[in-house]
Amino acid sequence: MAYKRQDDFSKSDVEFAGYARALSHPARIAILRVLSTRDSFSCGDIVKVMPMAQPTVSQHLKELRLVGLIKYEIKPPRVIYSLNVKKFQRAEKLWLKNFATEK
Amino acid sequence: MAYKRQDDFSKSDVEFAGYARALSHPARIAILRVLSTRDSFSCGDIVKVMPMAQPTVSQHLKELRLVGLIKYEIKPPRVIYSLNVKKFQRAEKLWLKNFATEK
DNA sequence: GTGAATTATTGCAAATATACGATATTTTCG
DNA sequence: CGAAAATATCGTATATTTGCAATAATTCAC
Repeated sequence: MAYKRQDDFSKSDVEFAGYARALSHPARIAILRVLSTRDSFSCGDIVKVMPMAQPTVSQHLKELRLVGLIKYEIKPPRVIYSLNVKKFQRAEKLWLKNFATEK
Repeated sequence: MAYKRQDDFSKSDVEFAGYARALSHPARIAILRVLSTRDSFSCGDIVKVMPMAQPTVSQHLKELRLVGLIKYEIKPPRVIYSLNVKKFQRAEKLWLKNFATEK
């Protein structure tokens, strides 16, 4: 009986929780910040600057992909990653809708 | 060998990931939104509107407390919870520092 | 084709997170 | 004091996350 009962919550809350989850690991924050500095990075470029093995980085990239926060383009033999700004705006919008601190 | 290697990342990334983690469950989003509607809620008030058992709600409140997103005040026999706006602003600040989409 | 380069996937072990019944704790009220 | 009310904690079952070696898959250069 230990399960995330997503059906008990609103779609919007589940969506926002998904973005938050993607951001809940410092490696993924670091990856996103790297991606924010330039338009395109290969997976290998990212591996080079991250303190983790290639499969681990690849896995983190996958999670960011799955929630849509990053896009990718296959340019054999590389895969080029970049931020998906639209999704960042979407996440921001949900944040503001719920918790704007309106300074 | 499966551990979060927080030492490999910057303090600020670990801090932000902590806030994101707290927001990564829809129940906690829902709780925070409830708290945002009024100045004070007892634990029981929150349990009443949440689709989960009292110990589960209490546990989620604890996690929100631990990252500082909510404050509490003991008013026997109740415990009164409220948002900690300062922490929300802090989380927002870290977000903007890293990923402002500056529309 | 063979081998090198790049990335994703698999499989597994360990750590964390989730849910909640049972119980402990604290305080109030009669 | 004894019972009720409110909340937190414990214990436990289950699920999810994390990290990485090993390996698969894809493509290029020769």
